[in-house]
Amino acid sequence: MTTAKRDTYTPETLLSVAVQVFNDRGYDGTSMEHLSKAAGISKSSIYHHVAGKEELLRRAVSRALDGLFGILDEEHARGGHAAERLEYVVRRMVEVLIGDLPYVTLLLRVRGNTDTERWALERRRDFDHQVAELLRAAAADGDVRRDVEGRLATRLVFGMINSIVEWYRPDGRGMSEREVADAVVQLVFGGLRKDA
Amino acid sequence: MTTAKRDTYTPETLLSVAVQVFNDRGYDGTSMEHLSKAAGISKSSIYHHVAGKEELLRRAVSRALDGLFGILDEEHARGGHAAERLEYVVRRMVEVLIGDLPYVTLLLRVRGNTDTERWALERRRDFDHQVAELLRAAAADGDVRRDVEGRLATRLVFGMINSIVEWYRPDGRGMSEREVADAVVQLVFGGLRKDA
DNA sequence: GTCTATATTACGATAGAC
DNA sequence: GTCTATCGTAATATAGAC
Repeated sequence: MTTAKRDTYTPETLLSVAVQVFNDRGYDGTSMEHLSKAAGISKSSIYHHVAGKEELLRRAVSRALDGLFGILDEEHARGGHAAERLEYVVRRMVEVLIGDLPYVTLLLRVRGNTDTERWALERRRDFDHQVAELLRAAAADGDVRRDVEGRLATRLVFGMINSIVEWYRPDGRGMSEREVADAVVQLVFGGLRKDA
Repeated sequence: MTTAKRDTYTPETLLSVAVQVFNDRGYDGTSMEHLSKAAGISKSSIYHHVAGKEELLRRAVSRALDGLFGILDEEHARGGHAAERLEYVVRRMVEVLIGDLPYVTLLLRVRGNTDTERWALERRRDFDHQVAELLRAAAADGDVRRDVEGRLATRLVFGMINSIVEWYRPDGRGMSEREVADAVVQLVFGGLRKDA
């Protein structure tokens, strides 16, 4: 056994506090003073755990990116028909979004004012392109409509999925991850219109 | 006739510069120094035209909100079957988003750190609720699927529409407003799946 | 209307005691 | 690991000349 859980901060526990504040106020709208108040320790104590504000951002977006890229390595995302792989990836994106909600939220709001932010934006683009490639393959198979151009469709679908971070809150009796994922898959593939 | 167009700033022309910078760097990430560099005048000259940074924000989001609420007053949004009114509103939202792109972009990124931001968030919620009501009516008419809960569907559809500000750029030979609106209507109502 | 100069406050980060 | 005190910089905004 390790020693009993301590009352003090680690970079990891401090991160979870910081990410909440970043998401509430925006990264640029958050000062070290805000963070210290939220964490209940002084500003200088924060610097004992992390090098500064930007390191907290880097750790947070790294975690989000690892979650997303992890999807593409999963078995169901790598084998089978493109359309099925696409549906699997869409569903898993919703699950990762919700599972790592605060981290992915922060990632999706990054602007590009610092090196860390520009790096995050670049990796996000990589991920987007890989999913766009899946959609292109599904269209080539004739499994998805071709009257909407591929890049455009990808962007709109990503927009729908990513927007979940703007309202989903894991409030006890709220919606489950599964319910949201089902709804997204229904709407993305079937649309609002009633089935014949 | 009025006097010839002058070379100097008005609150309106200054606003168009400021909004661009706000969207590029984020509102909180933009200093008066950034604005003065972008406008080509000194910081203090900016204060001759507007009371401060927050006034620029207020003017910008007001314009965006006026555009959106204007939709709900249009004839086609007020008469006819709910499903048709809903489709009309969805299409017009895309058009207003693109027509007032920088202003709506800024509105959609507001966090709530100042009174102005909290006021903007409140009005946005009002608008969202009115569109959600339309969707509810269309569902009651049996014109849209009922296996996806109304609030959830509204949020996802808004997410898709609003995400347009993250990538649409009116670059000369890019997509037209009409093409984007068509694609959104196709996906929102019909989904990705190929029609039978 | 625009400028330079400056007041004042807030910020990120460090020094050094305990 | 946490604190108080503080440094140096950058922020919003104002004063007053031209």
